[in-house]
Amino acid sequence: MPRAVREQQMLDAAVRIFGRRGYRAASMDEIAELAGVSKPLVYLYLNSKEELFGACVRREAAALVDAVREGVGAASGERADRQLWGGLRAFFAHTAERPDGWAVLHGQARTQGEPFAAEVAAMRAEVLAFVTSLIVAAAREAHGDPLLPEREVAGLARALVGAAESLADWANADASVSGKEAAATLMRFAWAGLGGLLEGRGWDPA
Amino acid sequence: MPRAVREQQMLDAAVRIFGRRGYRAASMDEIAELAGVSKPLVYLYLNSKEELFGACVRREAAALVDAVREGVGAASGERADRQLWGGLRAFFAHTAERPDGWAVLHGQARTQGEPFAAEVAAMRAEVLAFVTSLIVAAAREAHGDPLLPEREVAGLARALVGAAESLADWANADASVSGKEAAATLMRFAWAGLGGLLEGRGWDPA
Amino acid sequence: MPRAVREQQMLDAAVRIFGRRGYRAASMDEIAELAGVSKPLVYLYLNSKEELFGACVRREAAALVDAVREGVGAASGERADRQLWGGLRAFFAHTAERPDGWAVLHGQARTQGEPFAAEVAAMRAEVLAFVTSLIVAAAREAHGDPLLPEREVAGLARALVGAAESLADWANADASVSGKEAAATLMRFAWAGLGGLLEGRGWDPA
Amino acid sequence: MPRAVREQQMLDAAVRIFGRRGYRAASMDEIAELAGVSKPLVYLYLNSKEELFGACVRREAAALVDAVREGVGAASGERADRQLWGGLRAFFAHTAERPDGWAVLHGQARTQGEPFAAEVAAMRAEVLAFVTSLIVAAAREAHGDPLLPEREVAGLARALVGAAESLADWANADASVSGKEAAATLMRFAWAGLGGLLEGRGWDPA
DNA sequence: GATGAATGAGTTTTCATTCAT
DNA sequence: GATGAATGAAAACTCATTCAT
Repeated sequence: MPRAVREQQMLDAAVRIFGRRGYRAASMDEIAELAGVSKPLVYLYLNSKEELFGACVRREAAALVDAVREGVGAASGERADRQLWGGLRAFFAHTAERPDGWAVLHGQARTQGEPFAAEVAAMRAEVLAFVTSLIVAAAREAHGDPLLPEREVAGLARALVGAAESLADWANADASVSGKEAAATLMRFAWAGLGGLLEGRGWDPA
Repeated sequence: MPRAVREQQMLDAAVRIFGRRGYRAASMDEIAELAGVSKPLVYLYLNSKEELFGACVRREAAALVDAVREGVGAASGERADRQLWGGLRAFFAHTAERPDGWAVLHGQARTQGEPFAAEVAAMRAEVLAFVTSLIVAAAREAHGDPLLPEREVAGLARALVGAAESLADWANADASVSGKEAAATLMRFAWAGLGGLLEGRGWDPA
Repeated sequence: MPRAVREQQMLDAAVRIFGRRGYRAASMDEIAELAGVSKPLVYLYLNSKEELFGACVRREAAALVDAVREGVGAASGERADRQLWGGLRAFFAHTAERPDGWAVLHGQARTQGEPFAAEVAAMRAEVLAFVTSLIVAAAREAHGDPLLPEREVAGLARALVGAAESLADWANADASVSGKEAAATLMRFAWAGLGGLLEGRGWDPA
Repeated sequence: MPRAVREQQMLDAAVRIFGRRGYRAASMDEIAELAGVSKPLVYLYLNSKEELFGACVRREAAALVDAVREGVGAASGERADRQLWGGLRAFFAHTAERPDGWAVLHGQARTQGEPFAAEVAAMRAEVLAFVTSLIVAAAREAHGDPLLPEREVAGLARALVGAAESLADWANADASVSGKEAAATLMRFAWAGLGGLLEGRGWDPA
């Protein structure tokens, strides 16, 4: 069996085990067994547990970013809200379809020290860039001019992405919640909030 | 030295090590050393690594819920937005003050299998209950009548809490972001969003 | 059983295994078993295979140097030839009594890379210093004045020590050769050679 | 490329790796890579690591013995001292020219258990035979009659060879010491010693 | 003649956990 | 109440060796 194929099988197995057991609790023995190969072959192809995990993280991060990019892109040319909606739907669909991959990214990589946390941060930065540009675009479409300071937009994007991540966990854990419903709830809320802020209906602690 | 005090010292040490290394990577040796006691004593008082971790999770969860409850309670009698604001501020202040405890709850316990995930879910449920009741109260104050279906309120609360958690990580990781600023951004956004939804300015995919 | 005693047992076992199998071929399992303890205890006390080997080398080197020093010292006050003879006899007696220790020093440590080779080199330097000073003393006693250039003395000392090491291997391998006989042969030869050189009866390639 | 050539390349690579890393630490992977062939080919030609090492030892031992034989032979017909000098020079020149081969013979094979130690012993026996016969010849030339008992001659030869081996290591390790200088120092010393013994100027413990 | 693909067996090392005192 | 001494079990990783092509 050619190397490239075997490698993907190993990554599949590794994502599943890492996602379910966690990085430290996952054993190379179990991964090799699930992949249907011997341990030395895993080491021959992927060098070490750390590199194997890194390869998983990179693959899953790229897949997720691609999915979101495609979701947004499918509505390119339409208004910002449709593009955001496309991205959200794609995000929830992807995390629902690959729960182990999502667990690796969101549940494991973030907490396993620098090389991996950085990789996840880079992925999140890509998504944040999408969201940020869509917020700015929405503001332009609504008022022709961004009224929100850049720093606040960054915070909003972060909040939106955080909410989405949390809802993805929710939808993955609770079978009665569909990705579509989660996306709709979040979109309605977010769009209302954005609109309100742009029209000056924010809240003031005083 | 009385047992209760020793136990708290052990928990302090354990939270610090668990929070920084992760559950699996943390070693009982290191925890005992940091606590300044011998390993057998840790076992005498806390029985096993699993129980020790459970005790950490329970203590930190209770402390966080207490902090939020107090933050909300300090504005009891005032309007729902002030109470939500009080809870948010307390949440961000607490996570900033006890980053290791927050790492144990948010970064570790959630991904370490049933007994702990359940404990964290219970804690989050308490916080969600607060938030849900405040959203309902806000709706009453605004229209005398909750216009939002229960299911949507649950989703909104979840989104709000998820956003808060994500912003807490952000504020912990990026020193230039204060808890207060994160809280204010989120509050402005959330309140505008809630108000918009209540007034029927939501977004519709069609 | 107190730690210090256990440690010596472990070193005894390790010297035996390292000496017979070689550094790489020796297994920590076998060492622990011969020492009558579990492997983790070996690691608890001696940290790693490398450190364990280092401890063996240091112990055996010190023992050998001490033996030679004592052999030389027992004839202190007497003439240089008696002192050299004392050192040689002690050297052969020691290597015959502790063949595994000698194998560790001469057969293994020298070829196992820097930290160990350096340790053996230091030991040999001590012995070389003895021999060198005895050669110089002999020259003084014979002629009141060292006629041999320093560089040649260094080479002679080296040759003498090398011959002794080789004869020690020989005596260890061939039971019919006693340490005393080896020492006597070498001493007769060396003393005749030294005397000849000092009296100008050396050999010239031309 | 013909088999014989390929085989020599493999042996070249193996001698280099074995000499530098040691028998156990050397890996067949590294040897195959350095030889520029695939591992199965190494096995096809040389069967196993053990046989490969054996082939290295035999080749290097033969080369060394040949070199010494040639060195001695170049002075055949001359007096014994010239022949010994020729052998010594050749020995030091050869070990300096092929340090890895010398390391395999002197540093590794001797300590790797029976098959190899025996091979090295056989090589040394050949060299010892040269030296022994030269000592006897020298005695004849000087007195017409060997005054030294056979057993002592064996010891002397051994000491001489041991000294030479040790000086070869020295010259290999310390660049400021040339093979020629080492050979001269040893030759002067040895010849003076031999002459002294033959003339009854030995040393007596009493 | 030559190799890419693959593995069984063994290595060093770590860790949660328990006694005897 | 507290600890020094000790270990069973398992982890990551390596290596000599073999097939199918």
